Amino acid sequence: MPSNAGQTEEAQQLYKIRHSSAHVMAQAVLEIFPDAKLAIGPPIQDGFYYDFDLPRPLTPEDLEEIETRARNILRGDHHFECREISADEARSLFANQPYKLELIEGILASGTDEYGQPLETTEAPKLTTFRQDAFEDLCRGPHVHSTREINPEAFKILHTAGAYWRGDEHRPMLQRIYGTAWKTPEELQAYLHRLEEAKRRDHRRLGKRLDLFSASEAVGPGLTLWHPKGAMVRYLAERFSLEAHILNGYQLVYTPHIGRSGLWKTSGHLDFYKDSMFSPIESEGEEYYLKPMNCPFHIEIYKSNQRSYRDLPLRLAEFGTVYRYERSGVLQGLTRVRGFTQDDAHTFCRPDQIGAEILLALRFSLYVLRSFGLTDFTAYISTRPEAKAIGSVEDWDKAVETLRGALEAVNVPYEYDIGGGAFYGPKIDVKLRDSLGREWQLSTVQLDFNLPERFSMEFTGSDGKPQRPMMVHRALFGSAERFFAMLIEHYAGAFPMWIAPVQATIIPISDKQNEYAAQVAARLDMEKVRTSTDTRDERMQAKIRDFELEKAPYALVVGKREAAEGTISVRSRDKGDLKSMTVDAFLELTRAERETGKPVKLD
RNA sequence: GCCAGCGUAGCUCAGUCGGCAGAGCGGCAGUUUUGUAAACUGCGGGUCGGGGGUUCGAUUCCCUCCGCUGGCUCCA
Repeated sequence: MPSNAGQTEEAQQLYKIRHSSAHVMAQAVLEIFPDAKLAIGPPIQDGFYYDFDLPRPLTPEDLEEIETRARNILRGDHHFECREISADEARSLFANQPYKLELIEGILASGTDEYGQPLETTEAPKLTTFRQDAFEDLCRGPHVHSTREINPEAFKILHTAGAYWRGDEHRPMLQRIYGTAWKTPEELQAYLHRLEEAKRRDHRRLGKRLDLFSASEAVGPGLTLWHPKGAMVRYLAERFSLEAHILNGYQLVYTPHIGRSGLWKTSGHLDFYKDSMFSPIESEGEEYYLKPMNCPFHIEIYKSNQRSYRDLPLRLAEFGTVYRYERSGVLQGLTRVRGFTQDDAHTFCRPDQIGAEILLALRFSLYVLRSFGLTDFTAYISTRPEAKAIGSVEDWDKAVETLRGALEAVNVPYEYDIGGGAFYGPKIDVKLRDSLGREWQLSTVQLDFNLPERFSMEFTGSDGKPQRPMMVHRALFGSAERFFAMLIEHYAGAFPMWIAPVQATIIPISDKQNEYAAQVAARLDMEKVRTSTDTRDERMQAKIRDFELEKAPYALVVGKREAAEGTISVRSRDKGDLKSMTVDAFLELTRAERETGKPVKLD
């Protein structure tokens, strides 16, 4: 979202550079396509874009020409001149620009800015334009004083994309051109380098190269095949998490993948979520749906017995695989798929327990995530949506306050996402900033005012009267698939030892040491160290190179000397050659690394 | 779903302005018995994403479907 509220002067200047760059790019586009219809062109994180309605699709050659022309414009000393214009003048100035006309009417009528965002002030709307060289655009600013403030060598056109006018899929599809601009060429290079690095770490690329997972056209889009190495990482992560759950007051359950249509009718999914569900399966005149969520099943487990206030809280956990119909164009690697496994849990509790339960969910979540070496979290509290919401404003306010209190207690920085809650209740989302500074949505803790009602859930209170339990949904990894994608990219495929599929590659220098290598492997096997022995007829150098590319934490080289001395030559992925030592010394050296994923009970 | 681009060997990618389909790596076989990031030689390997059309002839041109990529919308 456009925001010129950059706190620092530095951020302000960058904002202006990008905003002005968008104008210059638009000027260049108009030079090539005089009939182009302009939409909007805001600065964004790391750059800017501008949306156009053009007579034909842009080609890569077009982009080169636009970039050349834009740089030429930047080289001139063109001043950005602001002027306020009357409604009539605006209408005539932009008579051939239907999108601008729509923006103008929007500004005049409802007090929105040129991006359709509500204006902060209650003043009478003003129409302003900014002009540089031969290009004048409806714009609130601010801009740089002159194009001289933008270094042409720190400016680059990136790529095109389709974008709906005003983000509305029922309105025209425009061509968006993305660009980026920085203060110095060095900063531009650093940014481009960051993009390269992200590409290098891309989980789809590493997933293939490290043989972790795949998708098959024959199986279907958005459906993941976990290969042995990927499955090992997942198994270790899940085993740790499950054991930690059990140690910390959760009870494990398993539930089916499909359920009768009546269940989804009761839950409300067929009313509110049907667009995201796969078509029903018909059998014996009965309709079944693949589950898009686990909650109704856990509720049915709750309801399978009478519950007393003494039984609560009841915390049911399941790594449940859910299926959601996603439009084909939105699928992406492991981060957006059609079948995924949630590390789901539902807590059913008394109203007086809700604060403690939220806190437990948060503390537990942070404990589990930190065990994976993840540290940089930000939480987002989503509040009552404007449109439709169940429950009174007072209930929501109280609940939001409970969430806030829990976040204060765990000392995680948080922000509010006003109106971002689901219709059934407020939530906390925990996002992680990874080693490249990118945000990943992981944990979510959600209150539910809706389902206990819909399923008529009850417990018997201390007064013997039926009462309604409160319900909390939460997931820590979010989805096993997305979490795995994040781990791959965060660690660039070099997993911490405790979840590395292969912890040590044993490298015999010649086949004369194969037998000794087998002895070393057997010894490590007893200690539950996951090894793989490279007995190929290759030189040691080749085996070391492949070991580095495979990113196992350790290589154990065994040659004539080691076989004679009963040692191994240890090479660390991170620290290089550690010289020879005994297997026992190696086990001692790596003990902490190997035992990171030992579940503990929180106090 | 929409816009744009892409789909050639297991992988990374050349190539064909319509005329017998290529490289490197990997694989296999042999030689080599190796000391911390790629030994040498040889050999296999392809409905050029699927289907249809135009053409004497299509991997190449056209249509259509599938999938992927970047976005938009939507989301764990």
